[in-house]
Amino acid sequence: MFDQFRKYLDDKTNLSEEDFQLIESVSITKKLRKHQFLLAEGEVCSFNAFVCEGLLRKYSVDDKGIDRTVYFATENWWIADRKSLMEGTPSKYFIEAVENSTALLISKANFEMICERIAPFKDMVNLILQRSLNATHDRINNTFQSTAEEKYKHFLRSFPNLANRAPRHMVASYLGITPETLSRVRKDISTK
Amino acid sequence: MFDQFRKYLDDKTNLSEEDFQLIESVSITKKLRKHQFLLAEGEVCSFNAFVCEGLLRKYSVDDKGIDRTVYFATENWWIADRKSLMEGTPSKYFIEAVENSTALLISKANFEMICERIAPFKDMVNLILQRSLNATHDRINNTFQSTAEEKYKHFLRSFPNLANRAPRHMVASYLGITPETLSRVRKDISTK
DNA sequence: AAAAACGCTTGATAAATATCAAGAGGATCA
DNA sequence: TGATCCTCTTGATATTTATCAAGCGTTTTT
Repeated sequence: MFDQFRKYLDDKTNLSEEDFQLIESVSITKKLRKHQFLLAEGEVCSFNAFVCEGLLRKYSVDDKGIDRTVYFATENWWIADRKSLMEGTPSKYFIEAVENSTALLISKANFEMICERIAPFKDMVNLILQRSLNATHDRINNTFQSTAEEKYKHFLRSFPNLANRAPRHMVASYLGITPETLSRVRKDISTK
Repeated sequence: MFDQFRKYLDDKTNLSEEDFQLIESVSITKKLRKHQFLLAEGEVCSFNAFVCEGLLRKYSVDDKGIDRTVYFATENWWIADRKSLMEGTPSKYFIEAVENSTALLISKANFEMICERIAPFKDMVNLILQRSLNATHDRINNTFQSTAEEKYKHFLRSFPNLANRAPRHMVASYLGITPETLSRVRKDISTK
């Protein structure tokens, strides 16, 4: 399972054999069955997770009991509740396996230790943060004042492989529209 | 003008006198009149800007010529087009002074140099990045599937001092609603 | 000081989306 | 295998929001 992570790291940065061994020594393999939670609301998030296979999603539940999907993570993506992790506060989010999945978990303390000891790793992490911020701004920019159809098209462009893996109602909640509206949008697009 | 930045840095991190002098030596004071652009669409963003006083906003213009405000920055906030800065690509955004403002500009090369030479500065930058990402996720979480009224209330909570400084149409475009709807929402709220 | 431009509000109407309700097809489970 | 649960779709209606249009102060310009 670590092989995949190693390949990822090899691609993104330049580490020594020693570095890899250190990272492997603190990476915990976690298998998740569909519907299983990696994090539940109210818990303090204590890890960063790297997704090796499968699909996870992060969502909150509002006053009316409605899901709000904030994020999807597939192979080679990171997932965590950074705010809870940074501040040690209870999370407002659930992180749930949408498919049977495998992730590598690195605890907060170990993650910081690695960043401290392996400068290129730290740089990589910060680069990912920047990219993530850019992507999030892009998402806001492309969906805030758009119609349901435009939002969905942008989603398809951004995550072409996700549209068929994630259930519609999750995609709908990611886009901030109802499943019914998404269904109609899909119909409209297909009949053009 | 650098005093304010110095105070900010003193608050956020721990720098030596030498560090301050290095940072000051690469900080360029820029005065902006209301409506003046700090960055225009199509230009490559070449700096990070720290706002000393005034109010700036970052926005794009869509196909139909409609503004999409992505970000406001007041005193002690940073602003730039990170994507353009990182990748050296033409920006899709305008950065404009909403009020007469003063900012400190640090060029890309100098910013990287500072990060390289002053480790605590680099750490501070990365912490800000993380916070920024958290805030952006929070924004998505609180406005994507909300009504106009909920969006505006969340805005008031997040930026209590901005609601009266920024023109309504900019706030509206930040929230992804029309100025008319914002006007009605404000009326509804005030008559309760 | 008058004219023009701008920002905001309000009203009437149109369009988009949500809500409520029902049903069809597949997967899952006993 | 049949029953149940999920997921998705579709229809009818209600609600929200956008659009179009007009008017009123304020600020800016000349």
